[in-house]
Amino acid sequence: MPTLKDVARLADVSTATVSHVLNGKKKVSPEVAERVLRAVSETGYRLNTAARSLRTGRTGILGLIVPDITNPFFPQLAQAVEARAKTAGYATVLLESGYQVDTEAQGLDFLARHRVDGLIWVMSGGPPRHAQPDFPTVVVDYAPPSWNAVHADDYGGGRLQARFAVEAGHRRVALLWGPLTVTSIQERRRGFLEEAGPHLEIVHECSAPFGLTLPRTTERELLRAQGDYSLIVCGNDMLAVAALRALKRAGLDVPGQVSVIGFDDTSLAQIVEPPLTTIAQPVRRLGNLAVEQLLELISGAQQAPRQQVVPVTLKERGSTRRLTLRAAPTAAEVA
Amino acid sequence: MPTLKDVARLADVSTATVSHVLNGKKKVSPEVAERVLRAVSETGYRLNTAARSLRTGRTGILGLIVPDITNPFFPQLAQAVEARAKTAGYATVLLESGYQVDTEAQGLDFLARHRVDGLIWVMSGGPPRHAQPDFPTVVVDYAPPSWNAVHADDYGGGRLQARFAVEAGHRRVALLWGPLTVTSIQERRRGFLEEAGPHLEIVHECSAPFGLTLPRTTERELLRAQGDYSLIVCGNDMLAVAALRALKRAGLDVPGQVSVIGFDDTSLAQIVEPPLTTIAQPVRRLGNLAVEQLLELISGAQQAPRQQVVPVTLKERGSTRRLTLRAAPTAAEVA
DNA sequence: TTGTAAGCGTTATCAC
DNA sequence: GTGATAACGCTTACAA
Repeated sequence: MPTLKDVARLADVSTATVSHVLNGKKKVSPEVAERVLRAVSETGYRLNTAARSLRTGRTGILGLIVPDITNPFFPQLAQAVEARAKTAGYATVLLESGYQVDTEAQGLDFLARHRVDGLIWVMSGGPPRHAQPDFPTVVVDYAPPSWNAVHADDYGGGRLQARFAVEAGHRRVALLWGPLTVTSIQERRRGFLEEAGPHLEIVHECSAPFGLTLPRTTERELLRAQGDYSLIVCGNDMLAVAALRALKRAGLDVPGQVSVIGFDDTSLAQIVEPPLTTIAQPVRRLGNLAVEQLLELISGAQQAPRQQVVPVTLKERGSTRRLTLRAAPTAAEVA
Repeated sequence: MPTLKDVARLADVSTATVSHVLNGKKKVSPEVAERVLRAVSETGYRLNTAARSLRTGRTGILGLIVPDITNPFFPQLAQAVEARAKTAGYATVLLESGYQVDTEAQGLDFLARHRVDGLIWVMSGGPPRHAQPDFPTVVVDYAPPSWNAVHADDYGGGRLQARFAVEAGHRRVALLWGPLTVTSIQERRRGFLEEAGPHLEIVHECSAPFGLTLPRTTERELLRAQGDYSLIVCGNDMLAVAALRALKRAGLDVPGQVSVIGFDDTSLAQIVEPPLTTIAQPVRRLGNLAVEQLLELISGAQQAPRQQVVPVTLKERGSTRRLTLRAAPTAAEVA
């Protein structure tokens, strides 16, 4: 594979000149530039980024760690991050942690060894066991104290779920969370319980790994309690879909006999039948903000850790029934 | 950030020795090794992969280019590839082309500049405009002549769709493909048409970009032809879901009034209502084979280009109605 | 405007 | 078994 030296030789200039032409940092006579560019294409020269970053100490790469790429929320987040990063000249490298802390640690190591310029990290559980990475890092979906973070208002979203339940006339509910080690789930739960207060009676509560199918026992217990609740509140859309499938398999009508509410407003919400009532996270916005904050961190423009929270909204669709005639609550009312 | 030199100084050995300890390539006295390891953890040393690969010419990285990470098929493929690559000590870098040739070209450039050791490439359209990359490459989902490739039997899958349609008693069908620039779609179509022969009458045929919602005009035309066909054959599951939604919105019963058949057997197939009859691709198998072939290519064990085709199977679910009493066809029958 | 040369952090060759 | 040292391909003072 040809190197700068090969190009330089062919163009009859020094390697420095070739570098100048290619990086446009210094003035070069058009004539020489022309010669260099021809030599570049004749040799099929390609920059060796290893050599460059060894020299410059920068890579032009941002890492992105997400827990699960089969949850449609994360591909969407990844697309937003990637697009925004690209406009700033950064490439993005996507890693999946599988909600496993050791995989996550391996990923961090990988990124550190490769000297990425920054990291956007959707933690799979918190608080972090690791010290802060030694490169600029923005945590998404959770705000560990003294870390830079961008996340949706999970707490507020949980409250929205509860508020909706109350307003729609539900009294007895079942809760189906994801793993409680996941901080956003904790927050959603906390918000829900706080807003629910005495207005809602929790007749069943359980956690399940994120997935489109419930574990056997979770399903069994959820269905056994059926009849006792009129609504299942779910930790995210995947679990809401899983609940929907379980109910359907048991021959129950949604929302006729049981209502279901999710969280995230992923593409799943609109393709299941009935479409999911859910809490919408502004994914694109989260991705953009995360990248922008990371860029500031990288440029050194930002000093103290900053935590940004973006609001969520309720999307009422067909998976929930209103048992009363009251109007739907708005985000503003709950906030 | 500490370097080998820092570690060497602290352990009072040479950098060569530190390298030997860390890479375990040469014998080192346990005593010295111990000292080195302590120094490593005291300094918080982390390998600089740029320096290593500058020296060794290898990166330990495989590139994976997929067209669209919001199509659940590709996250699954990515997981399979990543898992298999990891067992061989390779990390995987995932890139998305968005079905755009220029984005794809940028991705190839990126991977070339980073000197990845190999590439698994799900082409977004074919035949390739580019010459073969100058690193080992396995194409997935399509087999350009003289390239290494692994793909599902799209042609056979198309035939399976047609055979099923015939056996189930459908006579008049509508076809909804993805972009015909996508080679796997071409193959599915070719297989379908060939097997359909005179047995099926195609009353409507259209293409749409992959997505969970049909473009307005596509939807309108598809619905206008409704009544004229009893089955919509789709290029993949996403489009089948889009068709399902369009039919539902028009108040039509699936499969009562119209049947729908997809392709891929992604997670989508099992969560929509009714669940999709579809052609299952063995994703995991594709991923494994692709990595294994790539590894052989990298090790130089493989000579002539090899193209592997893996069989697909029909999954009959609720989205299709049988208008006759004949038995379902099996893969074997069609093959 | 162009060239020279040092140096980034490793690994590998070759002495010792 | 351990240590000097050159070299990988690039960028960047600095010199010309």
